[in-house]
Amino acid sequence: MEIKPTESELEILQVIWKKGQCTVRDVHEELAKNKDSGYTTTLKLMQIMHDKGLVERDTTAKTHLYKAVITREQAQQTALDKIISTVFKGSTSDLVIQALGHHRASKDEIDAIKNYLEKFENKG
Amino acid sequence: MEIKPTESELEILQVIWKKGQCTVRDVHEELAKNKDSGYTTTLKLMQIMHDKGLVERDTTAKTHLYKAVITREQAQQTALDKIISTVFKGSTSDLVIQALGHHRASKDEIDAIKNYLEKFENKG
DNA sequence: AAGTGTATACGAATTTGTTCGTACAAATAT
DNA sequence: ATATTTGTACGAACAAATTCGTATACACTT
Repeated sequence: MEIKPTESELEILQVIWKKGQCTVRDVHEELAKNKDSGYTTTLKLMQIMHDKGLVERDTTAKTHLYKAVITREQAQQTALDKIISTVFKGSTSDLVIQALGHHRASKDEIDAIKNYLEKFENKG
Repeated sequence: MEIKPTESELEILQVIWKKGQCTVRDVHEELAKNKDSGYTTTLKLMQIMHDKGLVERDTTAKTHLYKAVITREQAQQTALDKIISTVFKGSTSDLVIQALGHHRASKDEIDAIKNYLEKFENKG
């Protein structure tokens, strides 16, 4: 079964991925930098995420500790799969070229990609 | 102003991009291959898309003809922007590498990308 | 002219996602 | 000990997206 995080859930996951284990307050304070919604909103969302199995939590202490169940890589993969099939007609290279064309990558980034391609080709 | 197509709207746009100009029935029949929802559902969605300015239509004949207002490229860009910022920490190269790693590109595709990178580097 | 098929329009139910208020428990400060 | 702060739980309002039923118009057959 596929668990696809919603928009808001992704925002929360980002914080958890970045910080590791988090309290609701940790997450809320981080989110508060960019948007303003109430604390209980964040709490509720994290509870829903727990129901869905997106996060797990340690409830031994009064203040619960949350951590992500899905990895950032899994979420990346899910997101890629979706847009490759919905807007890129299934073509990975179309996506790559479009990405490189519009989101100016730095020299280092380009080198990283080239290295990757070399390795790739040697294997294939 | 940003017009972000929803999930279902993207499915419809795909059909229109592929076929060019479409009637509601054209689109509905194409969608029907993969999912089953009623004809009026597709109709309603396309009417909403028209309200939002995602498609325009020729209503001179009884059966209206729809065509896309936004291009596939624009939709690709919007989709990329979103996932790069939400799951790839803003890193284009992360996205590219992840994409290449999991969605086996063909030799030709890889060559296309390498060519692209060469050109790119000569400019930068 | 009446019946059938195919079209649009559109209100409304349903579902999914987001937001918050309020209740209540536990820890901390006065 | 009492008040304040900090936490969870949870129902419910609200919003957005999806789905469909029904009304109605028009063209085509019989």
